[in-house]
Amino acid sequence: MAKRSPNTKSAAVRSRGVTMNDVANYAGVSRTTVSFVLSNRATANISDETRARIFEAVQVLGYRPNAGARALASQRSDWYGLVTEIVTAPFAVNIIKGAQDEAWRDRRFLLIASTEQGAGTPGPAGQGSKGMEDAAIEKLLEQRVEGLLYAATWHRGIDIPDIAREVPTVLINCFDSKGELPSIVPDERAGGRRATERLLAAGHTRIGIINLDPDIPAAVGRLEGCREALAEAGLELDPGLVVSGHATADGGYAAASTILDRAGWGKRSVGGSKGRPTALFCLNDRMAMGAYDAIKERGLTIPGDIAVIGFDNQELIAAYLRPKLTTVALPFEQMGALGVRTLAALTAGQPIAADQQLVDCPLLERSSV
Amino acid sequence: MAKRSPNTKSAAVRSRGVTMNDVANYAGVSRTTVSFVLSNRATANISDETRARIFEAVQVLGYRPNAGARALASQRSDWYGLVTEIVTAPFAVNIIKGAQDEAWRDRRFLLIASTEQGAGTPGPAGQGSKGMEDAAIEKLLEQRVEGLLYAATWHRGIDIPDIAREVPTVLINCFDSKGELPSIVPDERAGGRRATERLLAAGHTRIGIINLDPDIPAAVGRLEGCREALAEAGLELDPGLVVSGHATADGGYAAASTILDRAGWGKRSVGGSKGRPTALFCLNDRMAMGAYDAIKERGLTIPGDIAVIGFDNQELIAAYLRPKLTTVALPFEQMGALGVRTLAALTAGQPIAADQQLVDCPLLERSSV
DNA sequence: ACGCATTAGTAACGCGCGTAACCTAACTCA
DNA sequence: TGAGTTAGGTTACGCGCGTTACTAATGCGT
Repeated sequence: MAKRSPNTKSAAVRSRGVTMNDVANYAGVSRTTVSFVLSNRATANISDETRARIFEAVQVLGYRPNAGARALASQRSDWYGLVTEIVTAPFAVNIIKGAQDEAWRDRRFLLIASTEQGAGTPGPAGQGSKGMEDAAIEKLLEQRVEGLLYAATWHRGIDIPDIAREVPTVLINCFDSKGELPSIVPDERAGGRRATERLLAAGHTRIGIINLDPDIPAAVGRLEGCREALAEAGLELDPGLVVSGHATADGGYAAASTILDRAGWGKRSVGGSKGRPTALFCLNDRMAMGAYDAIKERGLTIPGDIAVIGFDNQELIAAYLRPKLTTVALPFEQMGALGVRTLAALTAGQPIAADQQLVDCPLLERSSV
Repeated sequence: MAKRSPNTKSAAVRSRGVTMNDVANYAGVSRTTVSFVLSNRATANISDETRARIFEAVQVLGYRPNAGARALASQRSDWYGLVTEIVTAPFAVNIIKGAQDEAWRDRRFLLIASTEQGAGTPGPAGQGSKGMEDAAIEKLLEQRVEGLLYAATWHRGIDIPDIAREVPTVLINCFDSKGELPSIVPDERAGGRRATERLLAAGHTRIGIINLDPDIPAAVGRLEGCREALAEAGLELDPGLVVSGHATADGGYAAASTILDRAGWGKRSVGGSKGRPTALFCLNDRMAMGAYDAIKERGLTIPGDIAVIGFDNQELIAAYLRPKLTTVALPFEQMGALGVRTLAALTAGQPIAADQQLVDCPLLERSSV
């Protein structure tokens, strides 16, 4: 690469590295004037003619501002950092999309760093993957991001490294175990209620539930919502119809089999108060995938004999199952966007709506109910 | 926010914004010395004692280098830009992971920008999504990235915007329609061959093929590889066993149904030279998902009656189908890593291996063959 | 004719850092 | 003894830009 001679006055088109000075020379004004024009400064009196000359120079020379220099001089960066484990678990990747779009709209830029352990450098003291996370955040802070977004793949409590607290931070799809940082999470309860209401509206009164690990926030919330909806319809959750399983297709298959094979149910019984359930609420789509197999194997049809409703809207599954799965969507994109808005408020010193903001989970009607 | 008074000599711990100068003052040396020590400059003679004092100051004050200032002064940035549409299509997201890890190992940082159109700003002239892509690249160049990676969700030819050519650029999972830029793509042909060889090794000689849109590079390559493998076994591709379909589960279901219901095949016929195929090579996993349904509906078992092999290794599908799907994996992570290595060579002015580098697609044995 | 505002700019400084050039005291060695 | 070398630093400059002073020319009311 040719070494650039400093102090070169020739305003020639040095295709790489056109600076504001070059623009100023070309337009025959001072660099200050260029700066004023380009940053659209209202209080500076610059004639329209000069302004036009400058824009032309920018165009001709192909000037592109240097973001780093700008940040250095202005002490502001217009960048947010997004740190996440999502990259390995693509399923929540829409958080990134939502955040990017929202940031973009605000003329800001998102620096993304992933926290998972590759075979990367072990770091100065050979730390584990926790050290990797710290390192990622450190890198982001070195870029002088104005705030941090922390996104998780699944809704849970998180221990945020202390360095993240040096700068405004918002958690997305997770919450601070210490309860100090603002967070954005899905409204699991409302989602569970919505799914149940949908089944009730279709006339189902005996609803089997394929539950997740009962301890995680998603399970707690969704089940709670389900119970509420049933209660409003004057029904109660029959514990015999709730089966917990591994959060996989196999787990769903096993759980659905258990429910369907429960003794004492006639093959074609319609949901009386004691019959076989006529609908299955699977607390995630993967388990619904397994449940489909269990149902089909028994010669039953969906939704004719048994309606199925899922949760998560894992597109790759829900939209491709046959019949397509009706499910409640996790609002990843909205959470990402809200995260950015919240962060923007925070960095601007404005108050935020609440410490924990819930985002609605919409129902996606497809063909399984 | 309190305005920082300039020229403050007090080396007090201003928790935010500790500079190299503060470190120098605390350690009682000049800033230059600090710089030399921190950048590990070999030619500078600094005593171990001074060195230790400086490290201690760094520790105590919590100094964190300012990446922007560093880039400004050194005229190098250690950042690569990754522009991609992947964010909406999570399925290829491992490209990002592979690239991040590799960059990290090289002590470099990846700035990621997505090109897809959100409801974001329409831009100065209200362009479409092509303008959005340009804008993303522009943003990256403003950060003075040293090189650009361009990643696609599916293997195809791409028209790269001209601004991307201002800086070394490598394409991942796609190639330059104009044939000018280096690219990294999966070796579809070898993958197709490998899948076919696996089926042949299991004794299958009549193999049904569920094809993609026959024009895309993936279909062309995979089919070519299949043909090669058959030829080596002294077999020929029976055109009657190849059905193209929509690249969805429904498409796979329809195509598989067509093949299985072809007249003249006994229900249990084993693969003679004219019998029903005993194996199905689905050119992607989504179609395999549909094929499963078609097979099961006909009372046939997998892999007992019909073996199925897929392509893509779309985890969410392949690992959760029942039985789990044996498939050929697209080497996203490796492509990402190789992309970074190639870019590193390019920016260092070193020659690169080839204009188009093929990455092997490994076979993942699960339970469907 | 003079003071005063307004218009249209410019000079100069500093952001945090890398780096070439320079400096000084102590140590060698003929 | 004095010239050269080395160890251990420091001074000074500039990267590209935002921003605060300042200036110089013009218009305008009295």
